[in-house]
Amino acid sequence: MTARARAAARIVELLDAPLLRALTEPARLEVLRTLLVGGPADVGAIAAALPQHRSVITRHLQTLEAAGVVRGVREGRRHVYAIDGAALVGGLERLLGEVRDLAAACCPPTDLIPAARLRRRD
Amino acid sequence: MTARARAAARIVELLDAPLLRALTEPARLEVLRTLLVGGPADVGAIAAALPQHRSVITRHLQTLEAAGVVRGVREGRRHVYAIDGAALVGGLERLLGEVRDLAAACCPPTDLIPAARLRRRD
DNA sequence: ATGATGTGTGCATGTAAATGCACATGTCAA
DNA sequence: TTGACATGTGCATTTACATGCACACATCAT
Repeated sequence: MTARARAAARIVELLDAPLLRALTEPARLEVLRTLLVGGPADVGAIAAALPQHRSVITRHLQTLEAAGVVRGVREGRRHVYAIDGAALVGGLERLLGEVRDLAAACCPPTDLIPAARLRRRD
Repeated sequence: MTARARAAARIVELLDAPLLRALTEPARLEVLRTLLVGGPADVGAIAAALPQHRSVITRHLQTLEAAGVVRGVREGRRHVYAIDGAALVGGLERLLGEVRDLAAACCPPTDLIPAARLRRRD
């Protein structure tokens, strides 16, 4: 029971990670797509391909970097960002692995509804 | 090149799926946690365990059901929801699998920065 | 029939995040 | 030095979404 609650809390903690939050934003996904298609690029080049302002692209890149999806390097006066493909796939793999184990240990794989045993508020 | 653009668009399309968007919301994760700990329950029971209003819980459960994470069944006048653990893990696995394949085919696994070949806006 | 209970929806409000502008900082070329 | 260029940050605005209330609808009991 307590073990079950701890497993559930751990799952929620995993899903609340900055990785998923960074990926669930249309503009940030467009930034990611731009980097996927064109390869490493600086802030100005990415902003030139997207409707948002340069400062907005800067902040999105910071968010993506904090999530470990991209990696930025100062190159003179430019800031060149590149996708960290291994970190992206690796992060998702680690997330999935733990969620899978915890889900198996937490909720019985048979999640069929008994049609009885309903809980009510006290 | 065009194949690369298509692969990138596919990745973005996958990440923009309602599954991740449904999971990146603290209140919805609490709903999920409540179901994980207590098992199948109706809207009133879930709402009794959380600070939000019943109508809010209703909408969150609709979102989670649309994402395929939970499954709801009318049981008389109650609406009983249960976690679809297989769908949750399976959804994440399919997502990861496609992202991994596409990332391998799209961006060369060597994502090192050439320190040259910078793109500029025209 | 009546009333009580459980749920979902319309609508207005609150809130957190994205957006854009202006300015400051740092870098390269003269 | 000066000026042009690239980036990042403070601040106000916009926007998307969560939240809560009121009401309507359905179901069960009497």
